[in-house]
Amino acid sequence: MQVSQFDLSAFEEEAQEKWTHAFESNPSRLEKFYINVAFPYPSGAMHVGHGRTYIVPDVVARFWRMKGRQVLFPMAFHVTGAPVVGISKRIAAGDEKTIRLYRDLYRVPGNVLEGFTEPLTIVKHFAAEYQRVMTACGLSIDWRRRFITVDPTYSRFIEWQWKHLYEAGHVIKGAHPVRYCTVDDNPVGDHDLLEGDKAEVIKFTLVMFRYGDAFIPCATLRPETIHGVTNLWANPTVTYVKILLDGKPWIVSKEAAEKLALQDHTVEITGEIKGSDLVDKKVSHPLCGEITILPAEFVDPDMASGMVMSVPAHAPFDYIALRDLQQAGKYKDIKPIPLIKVEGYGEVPAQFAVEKAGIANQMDSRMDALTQEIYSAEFSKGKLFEKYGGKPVRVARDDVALLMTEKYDSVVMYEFDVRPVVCRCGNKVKVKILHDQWFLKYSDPAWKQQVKDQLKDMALVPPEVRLEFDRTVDWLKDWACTRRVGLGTRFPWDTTQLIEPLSDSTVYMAYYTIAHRIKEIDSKLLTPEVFDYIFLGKKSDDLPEKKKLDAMREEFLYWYPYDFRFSAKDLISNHLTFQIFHHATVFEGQKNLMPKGMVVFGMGLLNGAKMSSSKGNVFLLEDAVKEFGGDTVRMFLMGSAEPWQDFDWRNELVLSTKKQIERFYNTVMEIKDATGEPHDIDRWLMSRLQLHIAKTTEALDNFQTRQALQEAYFGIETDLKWYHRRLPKDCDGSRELRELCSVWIRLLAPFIPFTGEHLWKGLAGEGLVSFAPWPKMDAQQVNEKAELSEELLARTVEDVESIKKLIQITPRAITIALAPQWKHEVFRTIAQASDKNTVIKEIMKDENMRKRGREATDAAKQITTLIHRLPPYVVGPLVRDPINEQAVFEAAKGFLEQEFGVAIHIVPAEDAGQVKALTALPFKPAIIIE
RNA sequence: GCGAGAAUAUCUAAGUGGCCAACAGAGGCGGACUCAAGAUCCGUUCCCGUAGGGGUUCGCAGGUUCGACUCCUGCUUCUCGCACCA
Repeated sequence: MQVSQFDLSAFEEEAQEKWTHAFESNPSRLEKFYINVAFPYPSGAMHVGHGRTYIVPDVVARFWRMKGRQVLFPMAFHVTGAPVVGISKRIAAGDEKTIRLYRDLYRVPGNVLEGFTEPLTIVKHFAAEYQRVMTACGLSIDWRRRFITVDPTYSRFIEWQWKHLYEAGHVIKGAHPVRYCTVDDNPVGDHDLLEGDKAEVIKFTLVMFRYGDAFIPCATLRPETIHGVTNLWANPTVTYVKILLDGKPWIVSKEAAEKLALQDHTVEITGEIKGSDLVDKKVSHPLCGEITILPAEFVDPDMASGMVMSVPAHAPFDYIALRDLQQAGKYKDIKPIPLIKVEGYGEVPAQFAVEKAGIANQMDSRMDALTQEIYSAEFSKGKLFEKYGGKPVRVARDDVALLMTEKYDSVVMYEFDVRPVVCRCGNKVKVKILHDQWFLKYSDPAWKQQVKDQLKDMALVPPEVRLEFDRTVDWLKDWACTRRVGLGTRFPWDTTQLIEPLSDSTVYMAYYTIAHRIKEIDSKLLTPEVFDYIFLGKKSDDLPEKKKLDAMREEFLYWYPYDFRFSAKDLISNHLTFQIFHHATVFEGQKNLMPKGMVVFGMGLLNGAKMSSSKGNVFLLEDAVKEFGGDTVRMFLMGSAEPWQDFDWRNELVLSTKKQIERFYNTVMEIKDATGEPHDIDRWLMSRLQLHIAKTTEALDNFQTRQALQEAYFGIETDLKWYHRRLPKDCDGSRELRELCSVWIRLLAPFIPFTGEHLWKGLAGEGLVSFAPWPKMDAQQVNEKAELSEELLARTVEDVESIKKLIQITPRAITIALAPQWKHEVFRTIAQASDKNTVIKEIMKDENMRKRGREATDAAKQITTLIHRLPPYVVGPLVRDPINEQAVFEAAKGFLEQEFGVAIHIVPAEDAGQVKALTALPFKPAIIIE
């Protein structure tokens, strides 16, 4: 194998071998820097989107390591929760779609796939895959600390954490309505839904109408409209059931009976009654008196109780249904009873709206929108009539609901706002009230305040996310924190339940600090007292393995708190905020152990479309590394956008990134052994290099990987091109270039560490670039004058070229005419003037200036414009310490003649003998092409 | 609907009051090298222009200012989140 050849995969192999244990990090005399990422849930193969999530922190880790910090970058795997349980079931059941995903897209070998009927096998398989691919990407992780969240030791740690949450009063027990599948006998999450994932659980009030000695309940979101009820609707084609609900006789639809049984009621079916038999019967309610049941086939037995109360004055559906009956000559004596006054909707809002829209019948597609419109208008602007209390609707609604619940037998019923809601198993999902449901009381204002205080002290990147965090804290309600299915740690106060997966991954960053050491202790010995000692320093008697515990305590104190946590932005509204809540409790009163900062990422796109495993729109990270190389993948992901912006993966763009790395490699190989004597231009090059060092460092300090690459790669490359152009023909670079290579390799090493290691070996011989010192800007080498001179020269060359292009003649000679001294003085005066309007007058007061008359005023005006156009980094130095333009051009004469292939004359403007020469200005000589 | 962001030339994208016709990269076009291709290098890439200039631009419509890509108001479109799920 030829070492001089650019062969990324060879570099990778070579570096991998040296890195095997290199990034295992232990406490040392150095100052620490601890970063971590939200750990992955390994239920499938990694795609390039995952790649960036872990490569950004790796670049940061490598940067700080080179800056001389003791860096900790650990990784673990989150395997608790329900998804893999579902996946394993589906695979066991032979579900084609799932099997295809795992067999074809993730390319799981057949014999391995067979084992996927066991959930733990899936996550263990992919955790191993993750580690393999992460390593292939060059992630500088301390793998000794790896764990998975069902390790017994980890479970002991979770139990300890929860003990503190519980003792602080943050863990409470309650009842909770959930989506529930009666076939699976389990709550149903979003991803388990076939249909209706947007459906919300709505709390309805059942208005209880008396029918003989039984109740007929009608569900409503608008209990205040009870005063306007003119009738009930029953579906004559439906068979209703008579039930005993908590011992009381009710009449509801069959579906409703099943639903109510799931919502804290005992339900016993005692008989049936046809809908048609209910029609024309009388019912009554204390707030609306006696009314009649009317027939309506639009009544859906699967919606709430299956019976509907009719308020034709305010509900368009009711209004039309009644109108239709009346047009058929029936129930002519029923009149809509308005009860809400709302601006702009006439006396009877439903009638007004229906007639205005010209709606002919119930089937009109605009009915839903119309209903919504009236509902919103009445809620926001409506007021009840004086005889009903005169309150705004938004107040009256709650008042009436409360009154009904307290005095008129109303109960609550939960139902979805959108239907159908269908489980993956095909069954209709219902709402069930779960008891023995435990919550984390994120609603607690005192706890929220602790989090807000902490957020104020945290560094958030990018700063715009701060507002989103603040809003999230305000908005968080109690979080159901126990589950009945899935993998996880048993809930200590009810061991039939598990701790919910988001709730068990909130302080594990502390666990990383001791993860490799705690493996040596039998998990049975890990009582809460042990963790109290390790993390909180609380001493107690009979602690086991005291020596080991002391070492852990020491290591924890060395690393903690973490400096930065990295995660994608979709976790702001849960995980990233939860972890602050939990830290606030577990480490209460220990400000010095609270998280210091967070960096939030954007999302990934593939060829402009969202990456999605289920849609097959993914590019596996491993394939990317194989096809393009680890360094290429890294550099592309870091360079195409800043971490918090969304990025788009396109293979054709990645390919050109690979060429760039190769170009870098070849350039370094060409110039690293140059031995020539330094020229003036070398001073310029080394001066520019200092600027790139400073800017790259600043960018990486701020996590701007793209900006850093711009400086470290393209900035230096562009300078080198100019350098080579400026070099005399017979010269191919000075020995200064070796230093430049050394700096350049190190600046790029965090991004392309494989190529970096290879080149570093060739240059420095010993040691790893991963631990080489980060380049420091050397102020001694900054040469303002050299930079200014080159700027002048480059601008002049540019001007000559643009003139040449326009006039399209073959020049015979080029004259560069330099501005006279007095113009330089004018330049200085104007540049320093505070008032640009009066400065020209000031200048013209001068005796010598006045002598020049018109020429001086014109020059002053042109110079004013010029100063506006020049960047401050030119004007400033020019004022402080002007350059000798004559000398600059004389020194570059050879270069200019070589560039343009003609004789170059450099003369003072006065001596040029040409009108054009008089337009010469400071930093902008007149150019005369002949 | 609610909350948080975003909109710049063919694409990615820098740019928070005058350094801006707008950094950089990619792509396109032209040229050099080459038998040729690739790589590399040079030029060009809003419109006009035989002298370094002028014109029209930064989602749309207004406003503030001597001056706006940059600040304010309204609108449109897109992304993320809206939970018991990782």
